[in-house]
Amino acid sequence: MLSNACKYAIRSILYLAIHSDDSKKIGVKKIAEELESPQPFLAKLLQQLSKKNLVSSVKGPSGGFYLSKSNLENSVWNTIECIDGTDKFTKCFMGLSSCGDENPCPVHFTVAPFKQKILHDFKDRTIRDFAEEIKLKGRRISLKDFEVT
Amino acid sequence: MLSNACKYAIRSILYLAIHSDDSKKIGVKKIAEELESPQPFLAKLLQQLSKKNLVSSVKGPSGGFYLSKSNLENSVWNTIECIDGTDKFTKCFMGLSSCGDENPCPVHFTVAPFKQKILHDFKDRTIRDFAEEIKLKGRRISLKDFEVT
DNA sequence: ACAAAAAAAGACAATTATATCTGTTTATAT
DNA sequence: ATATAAACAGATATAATTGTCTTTTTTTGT
Ligand code: FES
Ligand code: FES
Repeated sequence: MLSNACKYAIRSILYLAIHSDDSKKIGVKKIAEELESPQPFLAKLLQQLSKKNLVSSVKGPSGGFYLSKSNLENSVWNTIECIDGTDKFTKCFMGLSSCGDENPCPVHFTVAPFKQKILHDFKDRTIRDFAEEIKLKGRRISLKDFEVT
Repeated sequence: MLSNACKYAIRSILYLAIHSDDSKKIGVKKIAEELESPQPFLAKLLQQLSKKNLVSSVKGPSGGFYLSKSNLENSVWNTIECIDGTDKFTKCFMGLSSCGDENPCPVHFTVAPFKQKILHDFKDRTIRDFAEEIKLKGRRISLKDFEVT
């Protein structure tokens, strides 16, 4: 559903939400290893995210990426907007121009409620919320199922 | 969500379900015009569908594509399998290897119910079912909102 | 001040998805 | 029988996505 790029981005942010803060920055190399994602590609993505203030970074030795307090208040929707754009979720599933209850396509009513639900969750829950749940209930964000300390 | 290819394919099949039968075949040109989709690309797709017996065709003058009785008993799931493959629907939304309630990713529980519902609709409802609904309730399958006679 | 470490920036390469073009085969209508 | 209309098949073209490589800039620790 999402592009690889977007999946990497979201997982990185959640990873940072759990493992970093302004006194503990993490480099691309480490992040890429933990998430088992291509390092230079991830670097690009983090730079895009950084431009939109979805992640924070400092250069130089002992620098790296982290999430500031304000970064934690963003939604995953913001990330999707930043990397993929949100057409997939707002436009018609069958590729017709508009999507609405008035002029529905054949699959509209099987897909629409769902879209609503996803949109809601992705827009209303903050990264902080997701991080809490991950810590509390132990969700996976990497293939290696690393510990959530 | 679906590729363009798959969207064109599904819409073509639904179009044929409504407008064709074994005594009334329709050529690619006509279909492409009605659906406003790229003609040669659609031709390729119809050939793929034809190989898997999802559409029927005859060559030569006054030939074209149509849906046989048995074609009408297929599901849209069959079409998705044929064109895109079904990974998008069965695999993890975040790109992790497996998807299940035991080792869920952070978005699993917002996405999973939806997946179920869609899967169900796409697998259990036949093309004939969809065609009925389109005729009865007037769903759009083209941008031009063509009449459903 | 200086060296090293890390992000940032930009050019490049490979793969896949999308789309087109050309020619061949087959069935139909005359 | 023959011309024609259509599907069928295969090669090619374009664009987007995914991924890599190299260089530059900034920051920190010594
Ligand atoms: S009109 Fe197609 S999904 Fe809403
Ligand atoms: S585990 Fe990710 S969607 Fe199910």
